[in-house]
Amino acid sequence: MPMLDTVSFAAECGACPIRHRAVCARCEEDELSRLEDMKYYRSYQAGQTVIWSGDRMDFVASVVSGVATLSQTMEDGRRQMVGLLLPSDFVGRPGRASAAYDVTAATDLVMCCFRKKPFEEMMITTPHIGQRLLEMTLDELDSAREWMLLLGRKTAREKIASLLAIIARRDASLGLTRPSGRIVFDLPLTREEMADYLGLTLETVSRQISALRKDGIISLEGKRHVTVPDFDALLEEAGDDSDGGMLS
Amino acid sequence: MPMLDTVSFAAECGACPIRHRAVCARCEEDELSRLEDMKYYRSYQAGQTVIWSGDRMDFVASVVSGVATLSQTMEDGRRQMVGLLLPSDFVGRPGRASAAYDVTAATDLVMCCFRKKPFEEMMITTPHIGQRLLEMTLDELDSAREWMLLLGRKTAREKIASLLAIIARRDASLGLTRPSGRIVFDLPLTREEMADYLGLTLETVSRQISALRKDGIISLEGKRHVTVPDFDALLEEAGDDSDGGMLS
DNA sequence: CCCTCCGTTTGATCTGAATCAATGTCTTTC
DNA sequence: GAAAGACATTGATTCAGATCAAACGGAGGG
Repeated sequence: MPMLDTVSFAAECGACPIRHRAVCARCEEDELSRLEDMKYYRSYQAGQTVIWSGDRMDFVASVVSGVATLSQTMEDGRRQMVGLLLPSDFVGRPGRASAAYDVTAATDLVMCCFRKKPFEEMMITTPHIGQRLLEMTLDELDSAREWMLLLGRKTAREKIASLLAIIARRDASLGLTRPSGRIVFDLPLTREEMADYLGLTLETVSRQISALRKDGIISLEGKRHVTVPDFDALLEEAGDDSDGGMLS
Repeated sequence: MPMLDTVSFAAECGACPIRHRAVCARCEEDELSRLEDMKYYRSYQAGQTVIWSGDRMDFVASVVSGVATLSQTMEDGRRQMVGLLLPSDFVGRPGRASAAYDVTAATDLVMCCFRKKPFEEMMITTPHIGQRLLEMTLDELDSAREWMLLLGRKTAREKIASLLAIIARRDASLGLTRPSGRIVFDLPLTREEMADYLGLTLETVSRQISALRKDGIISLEGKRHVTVPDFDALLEEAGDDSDGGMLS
C-alpha cells in the first residue's frame, strides 16, 4: 500500500476548513463530487453528547473543529475515555449499525458527516477511500496501544506529563516538526475528563498538575492555559522512550 | 462496505490449516494463486522472540497455530502487553518499515508470512484484501479500547476474570455461539505474562487466581489447566456490562 | 533418588493513589 | 455586586496493590 501522506481522509470533504483542503490527485472527479453532495455538517456545544453507546448510528463523520471524546462506562459509573478526537479524526465504523462508545463534545465542535449507506457503497467503488481509512485506523490502533502502556504501567505524574505532551503536540498543529523549547496551549479537557482519560481520580490529576507546576515543568494561567518552557523536560517526565508516535 | 463475515483474511492463504480454509467467492483466481505463491511459513518455540521493536520487518503474517504476544517496554524495564495474537490474527503494518512492538511466541507458534512489498502491491490491485484488513483492524481497535477500560478502571480481581473470559472464549473456538455453563481450557500465558497484560505484578495475579479458586469461580488442575463451572458467574466477576465483544 | 531451576504461592510490610472532606476561585445570573 | 453553581485545589486518612522476602512444587538432569 502506498503512503498517502498528503491526502488526508478529509480530502474527500472538499470545502471543509483546516486539513480538508488537500486535493487527492488520484480520485475521479465525479466520485469526489458525489461525496461532496453526500456531506452535511453538525455542530455541538461543549459538554453536549453527540451519540450514546448503543444508539443507532446511520452516519460516519470527520471532526472539522473542536475536540470530542470517546468513552465507555461500566454499570456502576466507572468511566474510561478510549479516544480523543481532534480535527481530521474520523468517527464511526462502516458496517456497524450502532455506536460502540459515548461520543461527547469536549469543546464546541463541528463535524462533517456522511450518511453511512452511500458512504459504504462509495468505499467499494473508490478503493483509495478504504485505503486511507485503513491507514487512519492503524494510526489509531497505535495510539490506543501507546495508551495501554500509559494506563497499565505509568505513574500518575508520568500520565499527566504524557497527556500534556500529546495535547501540546496536536493542539499546536505542529505537523511533522518535532516540537522542542517553549510551547503554549489550552487544555480542552476538565480535570475530571483528564482523570477519565488517564485512569485516575480528578483529585490526583489536580495534585500532579500542581506538582509539575511547583517543579517548573509547566506553568498555568487560569485553569486551562498552559505554558511548557522546555518540551523535552516534559517528555522526560512522561517516561517516553521514543518521540511518542511522530514517526510512521 | 459489505460485511465479509465468512471470509477471514487468512482465506487468501489457501492451504493453511484451521480458519484458513474458507474460500472467497469474490476474488479472481489468479490473484489468489499469486498470494499462494508469495506465502511461506515460520515456526517458533515457546518463549522465542519473533521480532524486536525497531527491527526491520519486511513481512506481514497471520498466526496459523499457537499464541503470540505484542508488547512494549519502557527503558527501566516496565513492560505492557498490547496485544494477544491467536490463530487467524494478523501481524505487521503495511507501509511501515520496522516493527513497533516486540512480538514473542507465548506457546509454540506457526505463522504464515508474506513479503511486504508484493503484499502491498497486491492490496492495491485486489481491494477486498484491504477491505478485509480494515475490518480486522477495526476489530482490533475495539479490543484495544475494551482493554483500555480494563487497564484504567477495573480492579485486580475484575482484570483476572476478564482475561480468563477472553481466553476461554477464544481458546474454546466457540465462534459466535455465546458460551455459558462449564468451560475448560489451558492458559497460554505464565503468571508474569498475565501480569504484563493486565498492568499488575505477578504476585497480585497469583493471589487473585487463588481468591477466584477459593470462591469457586474457577478450579485449577496444575498451573495451567482451568475449569470454569459457570461462565456467567465469571463474566459477573469481570464486571462486563456487555458480552465483551461478541457482536460486531 | 536427590539436586537444581523455574515458575508459583503465600506472607509481611510499604506506598501511591483513592476516598472523604473542606475550602477556594472563577463565571453566570439576576 | 451579591448569590449560586460549577470547577479546582488542598488536606487527612484509608486501602488496594506493589514490594520485599521466603517457601513450595513439578520437570529435567546427573
